[in-house]
Amino acid sequence: MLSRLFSEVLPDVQRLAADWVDDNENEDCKDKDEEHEPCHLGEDDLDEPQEGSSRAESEMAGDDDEDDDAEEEECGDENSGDKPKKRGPKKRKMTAARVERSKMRRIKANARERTRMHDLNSALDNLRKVVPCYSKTQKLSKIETLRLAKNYILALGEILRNGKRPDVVTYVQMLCKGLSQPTTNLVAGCLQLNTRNFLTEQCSDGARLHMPSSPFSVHAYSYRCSRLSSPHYQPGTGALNLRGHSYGSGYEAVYPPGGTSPDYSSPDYEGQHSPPICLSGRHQDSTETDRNYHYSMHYTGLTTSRPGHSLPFGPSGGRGAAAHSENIPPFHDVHLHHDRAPPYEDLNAFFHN
DNA sequence: TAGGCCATCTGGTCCT
DNA sequence: AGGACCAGATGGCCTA
Repeated sequence: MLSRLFSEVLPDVQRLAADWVDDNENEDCKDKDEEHEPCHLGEDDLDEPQEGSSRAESEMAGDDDEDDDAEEEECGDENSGDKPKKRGPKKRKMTAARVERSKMRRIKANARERTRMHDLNSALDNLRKVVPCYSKTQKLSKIETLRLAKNYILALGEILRNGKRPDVVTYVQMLCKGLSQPTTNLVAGCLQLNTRNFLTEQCSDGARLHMPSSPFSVHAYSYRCSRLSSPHYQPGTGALNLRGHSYGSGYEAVYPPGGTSPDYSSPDYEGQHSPPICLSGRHQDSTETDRNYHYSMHYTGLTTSRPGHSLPFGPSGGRGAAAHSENIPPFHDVHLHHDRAPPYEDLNAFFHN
């Protein structure tokens, strides 16, 4: 399996990862530059806004030959007055025809820009579908999609480089680095499901489920990136309170076995914390009922669509799955991508074999 | 009401 | 010249 994986995806992933690493290496510099150069407008631009606009007008009306002669005459005798000679493109008089043409050009440019942005958004949608945790109903924001995609590529590259699967803790850490709190929880929740599927498979063989001893200890994926900086963390409860809402078995219990809070003094938690980005409502639904429904539905897709993968536990003890299983197409909502064609399947198989 | 996210418009710049 | 790309401005929508 590993050799097949290597032969199929190694070239692409290495190339992508290399590009991303390059970008990553330049990221700090770019950020610093942006900090010191927040605006592209120079002082000249601010002082003489007409300079640029007249230039634009000139450009936009460049095909207007009929007015050119008049323009030349209009600006021809520049030394006659006391006023200092003006530099730069000569301002042209905007005739009605020119204004009309300018409007038409602007309309066309707007249409092109719209199309361009739509293409960009559709590419982002495609990207959303190939990063971990795709949801039709709870779309990741653009920036989160890009961050997650970057982390995903880096993680895959790391897997290929090492030739072995990382533990879930490491994997989640890689994926969630720099992500906002809701995205982090979404990804972590998906991975938790994946891990549970793995555990369930073992249980189906008659083995007794004993998560703490599992190589993918569900409780133990204590990623450092955001949870620790989260104001929603409730020390001592062993639960992560998202937006003031303590999620059920589906998205809680991300702390070590026993429900104890993590050791903040541990060097493990000195890594990067995700920025204190406010929680976006678009990642969760507006009401608690809706939230429960959606998270149940996520489990539903995962639990009911794969015979033999039914989970003995889940949100609301599987009640949601029972409630929605008939109506929810498999994997149509949030899911990991192990249901797709290889190489995703193979990559995901790292966590199942 | 503030803040986040988004779509759209707009003008500037660069490239072909 | 025209198109692509970019970034700023603006307003709408949604949520806490």
